[in-house]
Amino acid sequence: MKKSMDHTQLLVLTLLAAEEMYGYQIITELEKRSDHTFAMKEGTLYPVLHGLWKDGAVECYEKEAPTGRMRKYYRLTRKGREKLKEETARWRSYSHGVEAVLSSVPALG
Amino acid sequence: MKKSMDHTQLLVLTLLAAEEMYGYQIITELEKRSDHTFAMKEGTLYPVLHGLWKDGAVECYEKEAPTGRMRKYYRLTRKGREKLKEETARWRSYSHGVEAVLSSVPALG
DNA sequence: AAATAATACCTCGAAGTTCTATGTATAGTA
DNA sequence: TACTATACATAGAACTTCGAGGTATTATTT
Repeated sequence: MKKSMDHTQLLVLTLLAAEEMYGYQIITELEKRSDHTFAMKEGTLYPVLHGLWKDGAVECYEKEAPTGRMRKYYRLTRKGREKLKEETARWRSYSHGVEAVLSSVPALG
Repeated sequence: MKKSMDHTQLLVLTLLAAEEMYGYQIITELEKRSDHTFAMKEGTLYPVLHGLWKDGAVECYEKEAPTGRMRKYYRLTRKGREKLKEETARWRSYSHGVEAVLSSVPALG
């Protein structure tokens, strides 16, 4: 049993695998793509993003939005892509484990 | 984003839905039925079990094992069965959310 | 017979996560 | 003008899980 699922990292890395994004966008995209299952808080995302940057999993640059506001875009590095593979495997394993336990109890249909 | 997955509760409740069990047995059964994905620690299980008991989700009684040792058996209550339904739904929702995000990125195959 | 492993219960403190609350600031809308 | 949305950030609280340790009995191995 891992100390935590830490699937926040998985979700963020997954989004960034498709295209570079800025923090606020990650939150809104995540809500959209998860069928409104996830409402990640800013207090959760930003520290995670900074942690991924420290680990070298993402790189960051600032760009001015068409609106005139500054945004910090994050882009996956090679290391980040490796981390994504690992995290995906970890999710598959965990999910499979839970499903195995659930299906081992016939009473639940 | 819920504060934690807390799927430990789901797993324990699921096992107890099939038959009453004692703590040590829950740990070994969990490892078996999850294809060795989960190795729940005693420091995790016992507090969770006591919490479920406090919440009225399980009841507990002592019985002597054929070996002569005492065991504390836990059994689901009606409240526990309701909690199990809720936790199962929460897992389905969470799992579905993650899969939706993963499958929204074609690059991952 | 003695040592070790397995069974069976338990608790405490550390580590890790996520949230709540709060802060700053700009742009758009009612 | 006030409110909402956008966009960044951090600090502290709450919660989960683990690691490490403790106690004790039974079974197995040396």
